[in-house]
Amino acid sequence: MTKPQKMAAKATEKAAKATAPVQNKRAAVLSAALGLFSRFGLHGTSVDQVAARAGVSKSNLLYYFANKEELYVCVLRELLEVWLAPLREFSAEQDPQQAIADYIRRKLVVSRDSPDASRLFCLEMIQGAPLLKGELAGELRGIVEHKSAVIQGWIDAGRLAKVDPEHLIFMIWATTQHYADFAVQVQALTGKTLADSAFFEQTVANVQAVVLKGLGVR
Amino acid sequence: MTKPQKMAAKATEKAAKATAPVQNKRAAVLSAALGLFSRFGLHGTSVDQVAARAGVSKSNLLYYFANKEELYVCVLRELLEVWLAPLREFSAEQDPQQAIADYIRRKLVVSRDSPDASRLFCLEMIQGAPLLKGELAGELRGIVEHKSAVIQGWIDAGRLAKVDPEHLIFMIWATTQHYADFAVQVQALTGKTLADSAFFEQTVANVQAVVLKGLGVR
DNA sequence: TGCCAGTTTGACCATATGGACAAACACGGG
DNA sequence: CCCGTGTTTGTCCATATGGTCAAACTGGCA
Repeated sequence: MTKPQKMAAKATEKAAKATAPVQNKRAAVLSAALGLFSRFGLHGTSVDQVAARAGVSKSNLLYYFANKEELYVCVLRELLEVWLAPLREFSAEQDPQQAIADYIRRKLVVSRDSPDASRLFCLEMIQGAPLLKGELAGELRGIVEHKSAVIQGWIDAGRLAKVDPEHLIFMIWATTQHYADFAVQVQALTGKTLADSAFFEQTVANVQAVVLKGLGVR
Repeated sequence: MTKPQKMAAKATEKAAKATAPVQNKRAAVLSAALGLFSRFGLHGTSVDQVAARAGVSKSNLLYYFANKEELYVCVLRELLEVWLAPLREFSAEQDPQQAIADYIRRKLVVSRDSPDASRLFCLEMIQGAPLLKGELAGELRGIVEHKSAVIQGWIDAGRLAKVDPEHLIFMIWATTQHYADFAVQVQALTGKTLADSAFFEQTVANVQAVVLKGLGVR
């Protein structure tokens, strides 16, 4: 039995075991796919394009990923981790103001360093997240509920103004991802990108300032 | 000479002159197209689907719109107006706090009533706005600069905290559109939609509260 | 009634693309 | 050296889809 069948059967355990070169190739394909999918979407990207960008033949690509959708799902899975990481680090032990300030910065770092991931995530949401709905209702929801409880605790303790924790989280997500998802617009209007370190710091400062002041008690 | 040529030649002057039934058909097609494009993108939507949803034959649709991309561009043009309207109303004569509060509400109304427009706009931005770049650098930029100046005036007059006006505008855009573009996520996490009027009001209140407090002068 | 611009339709075509497949290749262990 | 697992490639095909085209139809008007 050749490997394709195995992989097709269990795409999830993709990285289970494999030689280094094979892993590299998979990674190259996934990276190329992320870049293209995030700009043109699943339907706007052809397997040929991904293969060309990854430096492999289409046939070869289809040896590693049973079909285009499986590739897409694999990309989404990786992406979700990147997207979730900053939230996981959101700590209840910190000072509220500091925790939120750090979270904002971390999200903006992701927007700066992984804009493709942010954009593809956004694309998927817009389309109704057919492939991520499960994760949304499950894992993400759990984490959000947990972090919301932490925030609510801070509010009850009088350390933050009274705001709905979930709306606060949405607000932070929205404001930080905006600089990745709407980068073109930001650039058209300001001439700057997060890649510009001065602009990056200015952005961090502004978002932190408004949100923190907006949450400050009195 | 039949009409297709005229229209193909000057898609812009589309609505110039035409009988009522013709206009209705165009509108039906545009509406159907918005619904589909906003969910599946240009490439993820077939002309057949749009035609079916609009209740016309594909051939007939292609009589009104020379090709798929022209249809797409027409949809985008309409959309831009919807998207821009709230900003146009942003008034310098009002009290700063009131002006911003109103603007937030108006944007959230758009997110609630025209989520398709918001989503397609977002889709287009993500893809680099190949067809809107012109408008971005031109008209939108002009309006934003003007409104930014107004906000800066308020700040200089000590009526608002010191924030970069452009970042403030981005923040309002991001937070309000999030409820349209990420509606699936919002629903997965809260179980609510802006269509729920209680949730809508709660959202308006939360966003206004944080932003206004964040901008308040001490 | 008969003409004609404007409208509608169905048949048809060219192309792009996902993906199946079998043949060829690499290479480590026996 | 040779065999077999795992890998790579080129060829081929079915289908979907954007778009063309000529024929048919409609409704107002002379």
